[in-house]
Amino acid sequence: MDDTDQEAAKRRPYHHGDLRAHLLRVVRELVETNGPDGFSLAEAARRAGVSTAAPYKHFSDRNDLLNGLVADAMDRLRARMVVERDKHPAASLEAISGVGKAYVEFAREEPGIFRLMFGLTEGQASDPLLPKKGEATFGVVLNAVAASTARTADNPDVSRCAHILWAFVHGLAFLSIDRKLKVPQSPEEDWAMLMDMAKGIVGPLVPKA
Amino acid sequence: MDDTDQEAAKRRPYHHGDLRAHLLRVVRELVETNGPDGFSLAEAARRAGVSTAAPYKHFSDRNDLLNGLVADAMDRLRARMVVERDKHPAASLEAISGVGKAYVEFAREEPGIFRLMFGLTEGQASDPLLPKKGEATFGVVLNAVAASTARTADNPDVSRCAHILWAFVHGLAFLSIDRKLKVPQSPEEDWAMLMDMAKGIVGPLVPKA
DNA sequence: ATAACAAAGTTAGATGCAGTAACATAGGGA
DNA sequence: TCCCTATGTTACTGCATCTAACTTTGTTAT
Repeated sequence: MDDTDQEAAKRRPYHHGDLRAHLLRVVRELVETNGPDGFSLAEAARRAGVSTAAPYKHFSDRNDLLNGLVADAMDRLRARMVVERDKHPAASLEAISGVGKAYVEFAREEPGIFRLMFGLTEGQASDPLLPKKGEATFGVVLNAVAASTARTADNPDVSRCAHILWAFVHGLAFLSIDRKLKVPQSPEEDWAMLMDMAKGIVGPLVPKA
Repeated sequence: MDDTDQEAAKRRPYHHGDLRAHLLRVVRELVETNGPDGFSLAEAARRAGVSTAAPYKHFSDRNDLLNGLVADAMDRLRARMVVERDKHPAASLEAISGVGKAYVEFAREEPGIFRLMFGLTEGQASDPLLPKKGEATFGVVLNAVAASTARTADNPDVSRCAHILWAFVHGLAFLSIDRKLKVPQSPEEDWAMLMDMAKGIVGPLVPKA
C-alpha cells in the first residue's frame, strides 16, 4: 500500500469514501457542461449517490464548496504555468511567454471554472486561503519577469511589467472564451503574439549581454 | 407635453407605469450592492411594489431580464467610449487611449454589471441582439485604430492591433475590479499606461507625417 | 358610447434548491 | 467493550422560479 492509498484510507474512514473529493469532481463537470452557475448541491449529491444533505458534512454551504473548487483550480493553473515555464531556458523571454500560454490554455480548456475563479466577488470569497493562492500564482509571473531582467521581484519596474503582462494575458483568455476573438487562432499565432508582447514589455529591461 | 412625456405616456398605458424600466433599474442597484448573482426577480418585484408574478409580463424569465440588463449596459459602455474618444483630436493616439480609459472606468463604476456582461455564457445569452451590440462596441476600438493608422477597419493589421488593445484593456478592467491590482492607481498613472500601450501597439503603424 | 380586445396586473400553487435539526450508523480509541 | 466522532440519513422550513387562471384597465372598432 503506497502513500496515496494510505492517505485515501485515512480520509475515507467508512461509508462513501472521500465524498468531498467526489463532489468536487462532479461539480467541476457540471460547471463545464452547464456553465458557471449551472450546478446545485442537490444535483451534485444526486450524481454522487448520496442524500441532498450529505454535502453539508463536508462544506458549510454552497459558497464553501465553490471556494474549494476555485482553490483546486488555482493550484492546477499554477502547476501548468510552472510546467510550461520550465520547458524553456530559465530567465528567457520564452519562459515568460510559456507562462502566458499556459494561462490562456487553461482558460480555454476549463472556461467554466476559469470564469468562476475570476467571477468570485469579495463577498463570496470567504476562504482566506484564496487570496494567498492568487498571489502565489501571480508570483510565478513576477519571478519569471524578475529572472529575465536580472532584477528582484520587488523591483517596481518588474512589478509594473508583470502587471501589464498579466492584464494582457488575462484579457486574452477572457476574450478567447467569450468567442469575442475569432479564435481558435493557430497555436503559432498565439505564441507569436505572446512573444511579441513579452519582447515589447520586458525586452527593454533585459540587460544587454 | 414634450416628446419624452408623450413617449412615456405611450409606454405607460395604465397601472404601474413602465414597470419594465423600473425593474431594470432596481435590479441594477441590487447587482451593484449584492454582486452579480445577488438579485432575484422576487426581490426586485417586492422593491417595485408589485407581485412576484408581475415581472413575467415583461420578461419571459430571469435570463431574459439579464439580457435586457446587459443590453442596456452595452449601450451605456459604448456611449461612454465614444464620449471619451471625442474629447481628443480625431485619429490621435489620445483618442484610442480615451476609449480604453472609458472602458476601465465603466468597469470600476459598475463592477457588478461589468462582470455580468462578460460572465454571460452562450447558453445564457439568448438575446440575438447582444452579439451585435458587442461587435458595435468593439467597432469603436476598431475604427479608432483604423483612423489613427490611415487604414480601413477591415485591414488585418488594424484588426490585430485592436484585438491586442482590447485584450489589454479588458484584462486591466478585470484585474482592477478584482483588486488584483493595487489600484486605485492615480488617474495619471492609468493614463500613462494606456498611452504607452497605444504608442507601443499602434504607434508602429502610424504613417510618418 | 359601448362592447370587445389586449395589456398588465393579481392570487394560488407546483417544483426545486439551500440550509437545518434530529436521528442513525460505522470505525477508532480509551 | 463502550463511547465518541465522523459521516451519513430523513424530514422539514423558507425562498425563488415559473405557470395557470382570473381581474382590472386602457384602447379600438363599431
